[in-house]
Amino acid sequence: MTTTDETQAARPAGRPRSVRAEKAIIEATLDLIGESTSLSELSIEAIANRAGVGKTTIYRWWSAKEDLVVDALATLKAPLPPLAGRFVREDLITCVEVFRREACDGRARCVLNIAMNEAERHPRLADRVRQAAIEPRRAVLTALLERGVATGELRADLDVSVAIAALIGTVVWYMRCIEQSPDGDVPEDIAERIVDHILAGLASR
Amino acid sequence: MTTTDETQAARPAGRPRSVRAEKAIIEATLDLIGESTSLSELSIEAIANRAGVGKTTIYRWWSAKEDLVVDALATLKAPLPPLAGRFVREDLITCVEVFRREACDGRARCVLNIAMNEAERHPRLADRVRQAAIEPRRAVLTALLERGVATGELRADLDVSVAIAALIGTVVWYMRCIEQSPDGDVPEDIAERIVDHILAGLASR
DNA sequence: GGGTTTCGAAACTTTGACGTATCGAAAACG
DNA sequence: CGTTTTCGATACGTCAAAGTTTCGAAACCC
Repeated sequence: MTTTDETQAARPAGRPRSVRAEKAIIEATLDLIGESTSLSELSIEAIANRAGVGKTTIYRWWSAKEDLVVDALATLKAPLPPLAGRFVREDLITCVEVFRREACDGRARCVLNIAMNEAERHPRLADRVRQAAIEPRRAVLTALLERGVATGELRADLDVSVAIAALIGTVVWYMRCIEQSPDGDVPEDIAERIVDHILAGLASR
Repeated sequence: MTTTDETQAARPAGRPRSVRAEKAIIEATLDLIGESTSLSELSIEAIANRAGVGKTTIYRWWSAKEDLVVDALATLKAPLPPLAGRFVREDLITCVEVFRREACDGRARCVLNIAMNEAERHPRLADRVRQAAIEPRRAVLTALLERGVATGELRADLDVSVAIAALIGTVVWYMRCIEQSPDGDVPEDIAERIVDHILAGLASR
């Protein structure tokens, strides 16, 4: 952060910080978070080993484990793609498809796991994750749903909170169940099917 | 188990096993599981302390931590209440209300957390939890949904897997989001509202 | 080449939980 | 009362990981 973007200003003399090592550390941290369920079972030595780096190098730049995790997660904030569909339904399918892909990727999933499981253990960390990764998406979904209400595509008495929970919760739960059952194959068009079930409802017309 | 239900048969002489201690150990185990995210951070010493019990007493009766966890979780398998509603909608509300209540209780939530998070780390344990707590409910929900299809209350082309994910996932996700937002109050009739949104769908008719 | 800083590797101390052993007290029996 | 077994408490050695320190090599500047 201080070494890369400066071409001439105040190089402090001495061997510069290794960008390769820093990247490797962040990558290893993300990998290992994705493979674990809590931060307590994430060991600095494991990170150092996977990154091919001395422990010293990690402790030199991050005083606490939590700081390292914060920096690592900060590189993950993948925003939702632009939603420029003609109908709300198309944009919802786009979103659900993103959620589906992320539910498969342990690395992306860990963002949520941390924000939810370690909420009261690391409030600072959870807050930061929430504001960086959760809130923007909630805002996008809220705007999208309200657009649908405005155009008449969605029912006028829509409960936005319930609707968001239905969209995200359904795909998350579906993927969770699938990945544990022995015959775990996901239909290709699962995002579309989920959205259509949520939009049209389970009841007969 | 051997001491309580026998009035006269083969008391082995000596001080009998303390029922109070066993119950306290199980209770403390459940409490601590509910407060933790993985089994590895569940320490025997913490259980002994919370239960007001010597470590010896735990090691005497459970050789491995996993055995203790299995016994503790075995006391939690609360089955779904009987579903005798006139309409499928009523029974769905009953189920969702159960899920909602359990989503508030860390102790009940830990059953799912273990089954999901520690699936490949403790396959034996995860299987046991799944067959004791997850599968029966899935079967009940499947039967309920198929009943709805048969009566015409639900659409004929219902995707049961998606429907189950929508019912459970929505309430789980909703409660998760609520409990983390600062103004976390749940509407009294949330189960009914969720079921009605899921049944009728988000789209306008 | 000299000065400075970081690098990776290894040794070290500390911490916390594990699992075992020991001890006196307590609770049942005859 | 004596025997037997469990109780809770405590102490012990083991072990894994934390976090610190040391060391020689490497990478930059002048």
